[in-house]
Amino acid sequence: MSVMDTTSNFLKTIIQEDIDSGKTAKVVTRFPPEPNGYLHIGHAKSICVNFGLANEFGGECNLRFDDTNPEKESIEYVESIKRDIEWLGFEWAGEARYASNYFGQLYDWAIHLVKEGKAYVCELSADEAREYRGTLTEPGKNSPYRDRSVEESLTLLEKMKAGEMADGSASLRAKIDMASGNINLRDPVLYRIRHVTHHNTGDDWSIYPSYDFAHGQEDAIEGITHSICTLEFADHKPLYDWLLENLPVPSKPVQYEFARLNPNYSITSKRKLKMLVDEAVVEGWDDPRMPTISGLRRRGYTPTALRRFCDMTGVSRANSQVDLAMLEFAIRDELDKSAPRSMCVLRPLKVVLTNYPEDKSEIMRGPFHPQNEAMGSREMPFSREIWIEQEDFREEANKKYKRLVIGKRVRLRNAYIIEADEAIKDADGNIIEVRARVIENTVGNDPEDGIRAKGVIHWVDTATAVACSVKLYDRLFLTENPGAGDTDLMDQINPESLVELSNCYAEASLASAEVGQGYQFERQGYFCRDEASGSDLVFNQTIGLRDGQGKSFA
RNA sequence: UGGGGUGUCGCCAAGCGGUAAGGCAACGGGUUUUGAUCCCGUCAUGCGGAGGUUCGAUCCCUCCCACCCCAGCCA
Repeated sequence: MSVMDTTSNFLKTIIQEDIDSGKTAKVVTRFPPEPNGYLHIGHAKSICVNFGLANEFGGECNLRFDDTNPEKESIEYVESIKRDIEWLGFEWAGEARYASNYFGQLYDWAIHLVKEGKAYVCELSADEAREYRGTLTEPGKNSPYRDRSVEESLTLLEKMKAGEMADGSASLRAKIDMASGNINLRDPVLYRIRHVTHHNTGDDWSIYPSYDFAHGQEDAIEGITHSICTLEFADHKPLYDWLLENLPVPSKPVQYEFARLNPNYSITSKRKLKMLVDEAVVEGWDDPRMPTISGLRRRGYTPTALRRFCDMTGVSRANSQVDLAMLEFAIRDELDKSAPRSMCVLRPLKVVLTNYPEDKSEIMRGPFHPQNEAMGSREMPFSREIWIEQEDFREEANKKYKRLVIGKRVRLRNAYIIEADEAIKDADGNIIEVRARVIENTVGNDPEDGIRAKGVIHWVDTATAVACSVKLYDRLFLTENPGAGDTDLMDQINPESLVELSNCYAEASLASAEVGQGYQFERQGYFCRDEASGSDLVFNQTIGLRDGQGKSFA
């Protein structure tokens, strides 16, 4: 099945119109992350939108690091971002770009604005500037430095650049309109002084451009035709346009905004995600419970499923909260088709088949996929003692329970039908073993006596099973919109988001399970080998199988 | 009380004046050696509300309501 989105959206409509009218010869978009954290599912959406649009319309998409704030940025993040984009399956045009590569050009343009009388060096402190800015309902007032001479601003700007002025002692501001209803137009800061080492330019600069002064100009330098960002930047568009109109830029990109992706029961704030990492609530940025791309990867999500999910959720300008069930559908749907089947007992209960000779063993054969013969089959040794799931046995039960019950029959997946005779208990009354009998000639056949099995359960031969650990995951947060209002995120952590089972038994073929491959443990779900566990056999649960309503029995 | 946005099924989302796509979820039923998959079926006389224009309005106009974003020398 194709992962292409067949539904229309407003961005596609705009681009198609621009192509039809001849306004756009070749679509050029860009994905502009700030390297101050790991990418999360919301970024995956933006990546799919930007690269997807470029691909669909035969254009290209640049990767550009918006590294204008050295205090929060690092090379570690740059590398993780590149890795995640490549893993998602997208290829950026040429080399990765950096806002910091344009610092020289940006500075020249700053001088241009000053010379044109459209920018000035302001020496108001941050606090004073806030007072002068006014409020949402009241206009601001002009800075006392607003009308200083071009020469004076030029001299000060050079001093700022030369590192001769202290952090916060001055800033370069655009001269627009302190009374504008749009606060972004009240003489926005273009450059601020920061004596900080930059991950890319080292100590070359002691002033750094603001987002507003950098972004549109970078787009123009790169010939971006459609600059796509999220809704909160809509207020910045008039400033984006003002700068492009007042600077001798090589092209005129246009900004479009769309609503960011917000899955429920999740957070997509780099700040909050970093807090979970710093507070050790999770193992790290790639903890399988994290909505980060690296976490989802370790959890067993695939690039295809993530892209499918992004396409399914559409692109619009309406704030929304997407049901995580859609993400779960995307990965289940893919894994159902691609994952080889296998059996693994999570909470083992021994079953002794009393009528099966102790020295006998057979090789059972099971398909890797019930609907796809081309995937082949695997062998499963079978002998007198096997492990089954504790929850698959009851001494007695109602008709809804389609598993092993004393006096009743159940089918062992890909093997015999067995009938339970007796439960062996320890001194505390816990069932520690079940005695059962194999029904003759039932491998691949129904019983000759016509008494059919109630259901099918999975099993593993005790002699050849491989011990392993399995990590079961549930949503990290208990609430649908974690941290909403003024609630504390930390109070909403799901204490059962991770359940680690260390006494599991997998069928022998799973001993060589490979990282990156999704497996179905029949009747349980999809699992993948944990990439962070080295040679130990540890499986992460990607997602459980869908529960039919019949699964609820009392 | 300023500026910018958005409101179509429980959750997403098409629709651009001609009589409400699709997906997820849910609910029935069938197949099944995974209570999985798969298959069939059900699920908005209604498009935030009220007026208006029109032969005809989710689409145009007016007013109202609700929600989101903006007062970092963050992005």
